[in-house]
Amino acid sequence: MATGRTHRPATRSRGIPEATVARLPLYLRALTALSERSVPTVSSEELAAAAGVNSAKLRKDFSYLGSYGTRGVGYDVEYLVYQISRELGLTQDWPVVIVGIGNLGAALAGYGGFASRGFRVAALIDADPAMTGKPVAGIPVQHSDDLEKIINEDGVSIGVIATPAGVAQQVCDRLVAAGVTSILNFAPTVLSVPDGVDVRKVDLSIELQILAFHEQRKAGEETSAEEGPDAGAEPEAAAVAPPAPRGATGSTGRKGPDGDVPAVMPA
Amino acid sequence: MATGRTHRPATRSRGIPEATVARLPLYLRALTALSERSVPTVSSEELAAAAGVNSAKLRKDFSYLGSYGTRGVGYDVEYLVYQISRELGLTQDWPVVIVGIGNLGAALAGYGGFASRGFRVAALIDADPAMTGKPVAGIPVQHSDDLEKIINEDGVSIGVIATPAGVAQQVCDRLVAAGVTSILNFAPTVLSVPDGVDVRKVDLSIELQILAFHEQRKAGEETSAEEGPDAGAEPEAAAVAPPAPRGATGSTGRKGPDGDVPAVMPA
DNA sequence: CCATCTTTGTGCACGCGTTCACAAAGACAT
DNA sequence: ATGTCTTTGTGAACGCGTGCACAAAGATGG
Ligand SMILES: NC(=O)c1ccc[n+]([C@@H]2O[C@H](COP(=O)([O-])OP(=O)(O)OC[C@H]3O[C@@H](n4cnc5c(N)ncnc54)[C@H](O)[C@@H]3O)[C@@H](O)[C@H]2O)c1
Ligand SMILES: NC(=O)c1ccc[n+]([C@@H]2O[C@H](COP(=O)([O-])OP(=O)(O)OC[C@H]3O[C@@H](n4cnc5c(N)ncnc54)[C@H](O)[C@@H]3O)[C@@H](O)[C@H]2O)c1
Repeated sequence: MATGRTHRPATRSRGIPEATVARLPLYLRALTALSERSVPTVSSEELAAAAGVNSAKLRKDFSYLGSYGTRGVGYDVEYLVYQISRELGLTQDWPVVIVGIGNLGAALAGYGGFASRGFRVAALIDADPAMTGKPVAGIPVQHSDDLEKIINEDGVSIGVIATPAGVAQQVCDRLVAAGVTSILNFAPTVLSVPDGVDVRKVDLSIELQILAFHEQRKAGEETSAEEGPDAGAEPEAAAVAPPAPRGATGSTGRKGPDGDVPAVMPA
Repeated sequence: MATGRTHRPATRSRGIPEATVARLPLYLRALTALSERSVPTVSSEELAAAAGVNSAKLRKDFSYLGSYGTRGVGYDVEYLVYQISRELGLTQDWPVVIVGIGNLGAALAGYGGFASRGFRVAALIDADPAMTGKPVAGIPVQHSDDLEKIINEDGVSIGVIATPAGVAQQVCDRLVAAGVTSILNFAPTVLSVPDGVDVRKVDLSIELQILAFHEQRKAGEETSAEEGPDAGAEPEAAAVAPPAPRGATGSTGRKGPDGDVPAVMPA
C-alpha cells in the first residue's frame, strides 16, 4: 500500500477503499447482533460468515482501520463496534430530511432502520398543500416552500428524494443550494450535482432488470445444449442490418431467435 | 457471486461484464425517453451524458452486445431499445411476487415502475391473516400458507422480500424451495441461498451509512488543518487498549425499536 | 469518385478490488 | 521459558473495470 498517490502525507492511510466502506455497515450489523448476544470476541472467519463475505477480505478491510485484532484470538466485538461506528461517523447524530411523502416516502418515514443507527428524521417535506401539517409516522409534513429554512435551521446535510422522477432534479438542486451535501435518490433519474456532493441511488426497476437478465440466462442455459448455437443469445442471429428497423417498435417481426415477443416499450 | 458457473467454453463471447449489465437499464431508460420524443438517432456522447456515464464506457458496453451503431451517425434509438430490452430479457413477461405487505411492501405493490418494464405483480403475500383478501394497490393479498401454490401456478421465478429481517431467511428458503431463482431483498439481513439463485439487496440503512462516512470526511477535511493528531482519523488516538472498552460508550446508543438486528446467525 | 468530416469500436495501460498463502504475533499449556 | 497452536495482518498475483486515444468505417458534399 501507500505506493499510490500519497496526496496525504500527514496521517497515514487516509484513504479507505470505497469497496471497504460499503462493507463496513455489513460488518457493523453482524457485530451488533453478536454484541447483543454478549459474545465477547469473534474470529475473522466467523464474522465473515455472518456478513457473507470472504474472511481474507474482511481482514484486509479491517486492516485499513488499524490493527484491532488479537492474533490467536480474534476481534473484540464491543471494541470493533465502536471503531467501525466511529469510522462511519455514526457516533454523531445525522439529521435527515425526506422530500416527497407519497407511498414510498411515507414508508421510509416510518422505517425503524433510520433511527437505529443515528439517523434522525428531521423533517418530512412535500409539495402537496393537502399534506402540510398532516402527521406521517408521527412527524408532521411540512411544505416544500420552507425547504431551505428547514435545512438551515436543523443543519441538515443528508437528504432523501422520494418524489416523482420529473421533479427530482429540481428538488435536488434546491437541496444542494440549501446546503445538503449527501443525497439518497429513489427517483428513477440521473441527478447531476456539483462537485463535493455525494449521490447514491436506489432503483428498484434497475435491480429487477438485472435479475431478469440473469434469470433469462439461466433459462437459456438449460435448453442451449440442444437448441444449437443461437439458442439464448447470440445477437448476430437477430441482427439484420443496423440502420434497418426504422419506424415502429412492434414491426420487429421475426427477430427473436426463440420466439421473442415483440418489444413494446411502454410509457 | 452471480456468475458462478463458467462452464461455457462453447459459444464465444458469452459473458457480458456484470458492470455492463448493471448499466444497461440506465441506457434503456435514457433511450426510452428519447424514443418518446421521437428522436431517431443518438451519438454515444449524447446518450452517455443522458445516462450519466463516460461515452467511451458506453461504447464499450454496447460493443459487448454487438455492432449496433453507425459510424459518423450514432445509434438508432428504436433499434437499440429493442436490442437492450431483448438482452435484459424484458421482451418477456416476468411475474413477480412480493412477500411482506407492510409499509414498504404496499408501496412497492403500487409502484408503477414495475409494470412499465415487463414486470407483473403476480401476487402479494403476507403472513398476517388480517391482511388476507384485503386489496392493496388493487391486488388482493394472499396468505403465506399458499406461497408454494401461488409460485407454482404462475411460474414465478422472481421474488421480492419485504418482511421483517427476522423472518427473511425463512421466507427466502420457502421461495427458493418453491422454485424462485431470483430474489430482491429489502430486509436488512444477509440471505444465504443455494448456487444458481441470485440475490440482490436494497438496504437503505447501508446507503445512509456510506453517505455518513463521506459526509464526516468532508466535515473533517475542513478543520483538519488545525485539529491536530486525532481529528477524525487516527485510530490510535482513541485506542486505549484493544480488549479494553468493554461495555462503555453506549456505542451507538441504539435500542432498535425495529428489530433491525438480524438475529439470524448462520452458524 | 474522391475528399473530408463525424463517430464508432477497440487496443492498451492503469488502478482498484479480490483472493491466496504465509510469516509473524500472541495465547495457552506444560 | 519454551513449544505448540490459532488467527491475524499483509505481500503478491491476478482479474475486472475504466478511460484514453486513435484507426477504421461510413456518411456527406463536391
Ligand atoms: N413506490 C415504490 O415502491 C417506489 C420504488 C422505487 C422507486 N420509487 C420512486 O420513488 C418516487 C416516489 O414514489 P411514490 O410511489 O411514493 O410516488 P407518490 O406519487 O406516491 O409520491 C410522490 C410524492 O411527492 C410529492 N411531490 C411531488 N412534487 C414534489 C416536489 N416538487 N417537492 C416535494 N414533494 C413533491 C407528491 O406530493 C407526492 O406526495 C418516484 O420517483 C418513484 O418512481 C418508488
Ligand atoms: N419501510 C421502509 O422504508 C424500509 C426501508 C428499508 C428496509 N426496510 C425493511 O423492509 C422490511 C419491511 O419493512 P416495513 O416497514 O414494510 O415493515 P412492516 O412491519 O410494516 O411490514 C412487514 C410485513 O411483513 C409481514 N410478515 C411478517 N412475517 C411474515 C412472513 N413470515 N411471511 C410473510 N409476511 C410476513 C407482516 O405481516 C407485515 O405486513 C423490513 O425488513 C425493513 O427493515 C423497510
